[in-house]
Amino acid sequence: MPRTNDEVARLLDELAVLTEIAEGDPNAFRVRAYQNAHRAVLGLDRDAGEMSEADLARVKGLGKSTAAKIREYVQTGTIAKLEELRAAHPRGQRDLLKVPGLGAKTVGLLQATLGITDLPGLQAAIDDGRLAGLPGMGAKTVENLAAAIGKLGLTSKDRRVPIADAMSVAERTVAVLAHVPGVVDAAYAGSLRRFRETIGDLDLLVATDDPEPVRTTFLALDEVDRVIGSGETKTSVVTRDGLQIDLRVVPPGSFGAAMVYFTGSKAHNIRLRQRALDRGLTLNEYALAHHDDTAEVIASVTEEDVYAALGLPWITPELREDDGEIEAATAGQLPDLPTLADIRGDLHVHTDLSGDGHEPLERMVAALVDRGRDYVGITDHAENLTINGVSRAAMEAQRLRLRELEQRRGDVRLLHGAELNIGVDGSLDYDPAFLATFDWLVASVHSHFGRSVAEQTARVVAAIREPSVTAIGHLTGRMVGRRPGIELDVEQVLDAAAETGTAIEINASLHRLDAPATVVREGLARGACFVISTDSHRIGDLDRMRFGVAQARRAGASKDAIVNTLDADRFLAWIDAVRGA
DNA sequence: GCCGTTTTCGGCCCGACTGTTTTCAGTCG
Repeated sequence: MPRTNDEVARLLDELAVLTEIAEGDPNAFRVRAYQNAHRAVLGLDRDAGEMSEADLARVKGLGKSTAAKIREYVQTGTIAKLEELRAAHPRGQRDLLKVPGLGAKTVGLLQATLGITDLPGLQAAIDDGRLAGLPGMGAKTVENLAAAIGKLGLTSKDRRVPIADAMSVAERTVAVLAHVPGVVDAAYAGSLRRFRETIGDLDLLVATDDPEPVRTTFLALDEVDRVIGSGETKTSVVTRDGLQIDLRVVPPGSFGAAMVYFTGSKAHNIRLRQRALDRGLTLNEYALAHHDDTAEVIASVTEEDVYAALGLPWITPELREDDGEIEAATAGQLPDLPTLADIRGDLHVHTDLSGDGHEPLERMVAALVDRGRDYVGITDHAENLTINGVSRAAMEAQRLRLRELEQRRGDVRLLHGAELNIGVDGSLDYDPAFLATFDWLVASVHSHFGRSVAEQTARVVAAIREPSVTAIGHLTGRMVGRRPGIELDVEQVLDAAAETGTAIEINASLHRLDAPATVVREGLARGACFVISTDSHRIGDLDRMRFGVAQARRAGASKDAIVNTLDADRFLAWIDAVRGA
């Protein structure tokens, strides 16, 4: 992603926020135009700084006015309109907008009536009673605002939690709600279902004709810290961990329309609703219906029904970002995405031979076969990872056990592999001759995360170019929401991988999801191939393969770019081709 | 501010909940 695009996108976002304050309306057309322009720039595959005004204006979502602003920024380093808005609306007003319950209208009212333009000013007005004197400001509203300010940073509008944290809460809560009497269906939706890396709030959906027991059960959950609001069909709470959960209850006949609606994204939904209007229909969370007095329902029960009635194939949630998926669906060009059932092998698995593994080889293999794997790569840490790695002699002994086990079982191909450690200088464990005796080798970065782009790129490319290495594990080393990855020249790394045929891992751990979807997408464009792996250290980890599949789907990877969708014979032939190359 | 295989002007997605209103505005998703 060109640096200019990030900067321009940030400025367009600021323009949207400041315009929202200036116009006093988050739905003002100009605000939405800037938001669309923001997304359009983030979606560019070229450097906006190198594009002419005319080229920019031709991009969908950018027009004459925004194109001129982008050129103005590139040439002068500033945008007059933005400076004007910054002068009229101090920094503190943007903080006010982040307070839950405070919107653009009220922020404008505060400035116009009391001259308040920041959080300390608002707090003072609450404390001395001036706020309560404003029209529309009853005791309850003031009380809610005071509480919201106290919790700011814990539950503010821009706080996001890593997907791993949200997923566990979501799956637990959905399981509880699914067992409430009368519940026909229960699921999570929103950005979690779209498989975004971080989640703003959790959207849960329940189908039932009897909403009250669902609400009662939900509000009684142990995690619930406080209730934001609760009506007949919609209840919002905040958990002790500060995660907001929105629960919606709909009649079973509306579940499909509701899932479309609450899965989003907002931009995807707007496109669908525009598409509905073009067809004389209207789409809401209850149904796709005729846009007339009859309001006759066209589709509502399943998502497939709704998409079909809009002339589209069902679009997988991971792609619903209005990032070209609707155009691709219209043209019948959606990628042939992998599903969990397509996964034939797991090629990154540890046993108790690794210091951090927990299961003996035999039990791990049995669990893998239970999960339908036809081939498996056993990849314990090699010797250079000093804490957990194992010696050459131990590797050779494991290989004998592996061959014997494969013979004895006869129902799975066992590849003897290792997870090599990519040293700070790009060096690998053992020696090239010994490396060549392995069936499969994953090479990964485990240390020295703070080096320069040039150093990191060189060490990873060196590993890619080692002929015996078949895959690069968790490419960036990032931990979602906790640790940034190493800085890489991604294009250079992906080009090297495409050239040598070395697969890039899609690590299925929700904490990693590495390579990131944006990198996978870039790799697909550059002809690289990928392997979805669980990096399991215990049997339970094997079940996260589905998350790796979701990550691949989010990147828009078709099955033929994922090498472990190949059957065993083709997969082994693929390894030979890569190592011969 | 953007957009147009009916449009270059006149549109622009839809509904729930709260708190304050006697019929609705603001916020949120």
